[in-house]
Amino acid sequence: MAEPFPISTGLLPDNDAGIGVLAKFFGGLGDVTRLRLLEFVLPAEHSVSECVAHVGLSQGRVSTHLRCLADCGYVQVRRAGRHAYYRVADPRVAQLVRLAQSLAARNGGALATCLSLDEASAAEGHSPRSLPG
Amino acid sequence: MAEPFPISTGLLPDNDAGIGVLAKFFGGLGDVTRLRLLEFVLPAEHSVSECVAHVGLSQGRVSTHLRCLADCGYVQVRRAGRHAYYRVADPRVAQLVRLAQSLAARNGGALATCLSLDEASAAEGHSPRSLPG
DNA sequence: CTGACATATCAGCCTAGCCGGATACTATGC
DNA sequence: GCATAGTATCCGGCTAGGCTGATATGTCAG
Repeated sequence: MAEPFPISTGLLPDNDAGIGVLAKFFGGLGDVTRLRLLEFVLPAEHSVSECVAHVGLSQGRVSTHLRCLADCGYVQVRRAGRHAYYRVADPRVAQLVRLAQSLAARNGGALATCLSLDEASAAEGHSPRSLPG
Repeated sequence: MAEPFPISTGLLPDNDAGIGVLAKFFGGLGDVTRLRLLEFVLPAEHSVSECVAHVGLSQGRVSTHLRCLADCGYVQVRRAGRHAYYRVADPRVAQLVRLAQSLAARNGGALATCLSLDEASAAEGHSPRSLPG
């Protein structure tokens, strides 16, 4: 098909690597623990131990999650002595999350189960989509 | 926990289920194929077969991805005869993606490897992670 | 120097989710 | 009725990434 204009809407980067990076970026928020950590370090910086106490997971796991958030650019780390203090790096992070919530609020129901489709239709039976025979 | 005010910054839903939904929502965009499909059905609706041709994966897989995007609320489906036409449901979806890109652009480098930490630190040795421009 | 503390990384396990390919369902056309 | 096209779902295989617990690195106190 000869397109008169490039198909791209400019929504995504024009190279595969860039799209992969963007996917990783969204994936960074695709985990309940990381969302909780992000919220925790939004209003004020917190040490790793404080984060561990907040989310209730093992220290090693929390450290890895925080590093992931930092690598994604969601949070910054400030090191002082034995401590590492994490905080949200950019106010637009909160904006991003809020925008997502306003979108997610639109349906919500189906989303809760999204990829667990089997149980979804069986358990809840949300009518409009799937009708089991 | 006797907090004078709730710890919450209002960033996240106040219930676990809501946070899980939000995580799923972000996870919906945490996949290269789904990002490509989303861009594809942004300017105009497209049938499943067209989407298959566009991303080059198996028909079954593409159908599942589209359903995931629909369950997340990113796209709508219009059924006509044997065809199913998908399109982006809400202009804010594009806004969300663009906002994410402007954030991801800040670092990008570390993000590319994010959770593949072993190779990352070995290959690059990226010490100056956070340098706001 | 030694022990305690804070954080980061490693090793092993296990589930979620991606994949192609096969199959089932539905609408159209003959 | 039957055949075919378009879509949705199921099945088995595989990898990414979550988890705990153990260990390594680095910092401060005595």
